[in-house]
Amino acid sequence: MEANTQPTKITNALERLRAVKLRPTRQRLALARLLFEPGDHHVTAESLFEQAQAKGVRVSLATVYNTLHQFTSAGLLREVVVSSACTYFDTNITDHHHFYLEQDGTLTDIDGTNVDVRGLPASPDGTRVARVDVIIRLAPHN
Amino acid sequence: MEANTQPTKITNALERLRAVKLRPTRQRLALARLLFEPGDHHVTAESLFEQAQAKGVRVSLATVYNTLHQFTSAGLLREVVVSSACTYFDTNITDHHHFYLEQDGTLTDIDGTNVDVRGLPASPDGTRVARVDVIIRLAPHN
DNA sequence: ATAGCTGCAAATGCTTTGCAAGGCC
DNA sequence: GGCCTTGCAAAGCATTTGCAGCTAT
Repeated sequence: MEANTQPTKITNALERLRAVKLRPTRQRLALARLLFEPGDHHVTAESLFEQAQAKGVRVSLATVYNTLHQFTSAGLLREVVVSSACTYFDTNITDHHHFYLEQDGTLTDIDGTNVDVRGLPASPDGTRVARVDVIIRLAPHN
Repeated sequence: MEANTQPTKITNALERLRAVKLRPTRQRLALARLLFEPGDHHVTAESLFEQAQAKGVRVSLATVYNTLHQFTSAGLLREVVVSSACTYFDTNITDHHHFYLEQDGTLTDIDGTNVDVRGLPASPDGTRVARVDVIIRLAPHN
């Protein structure tokens, strides 16, 4: 889950925001801390909103949505599409895949360095591969 | 609500419905024809509804939604989750993957027989792999 | 000062549901 | 006839947006 070849790992929420030129407002800073300080994890707008409330951070749900998308556009987060029910965001932006336990909507990262997808045809004309998503959908054992 | 594993390919809409014990109503038959007669393709509730209207089939959007889900539960269709914007259904229920052109929301099948995903870790305890979805997200150019 | 943010509430868009009327066996 | 289906409209949900007021620089 950790790459030792990272040039400048930015752990500080403030620096992250500056690095992507987003004004470090109180709300963004608080959300950035909730997102990036605990290490890799997955959130939904709702779950992050609840986390914020639990920590006494005053922020509206609309701002959480907007912030998640701004962070995603800025490359700080990655959107994971696994369910039409709601949108997940992943603080792990390295090349990796996911286990998805449909039962309870739980996501688990699968490091991408050892995963190899073979036998794919070439991309259609006029297109290039933007990303390869592998989702292992899990069900309870037998 | 149990998937049927059909040994012989059923092309007739009526037989398909009977095979999965869904009462062959006018609406279901019409939708089944639109879905299964043209060969493998992808639809959304909206697109199928429009197709039905274009062919003069009287059916409500609610029934299209319900029917798509009934067909999916019955194993006649497969749901493809690629975008949180809307739900796609695939008439190809064999093992395969997808190209997804985000630009215009177009899905293209990738036959699964030649595709091999290697290096995946074992499923977490208490779970089994229900399905492996590979989605190649395409962007324009190159 | 001012461009950019935030909060609220209303709006949106896809999807589901309740219930009365209609259709299949 | 009885039960399953359908249609419509209303409800539901996650998400987005308009806009007045606030804030970082």
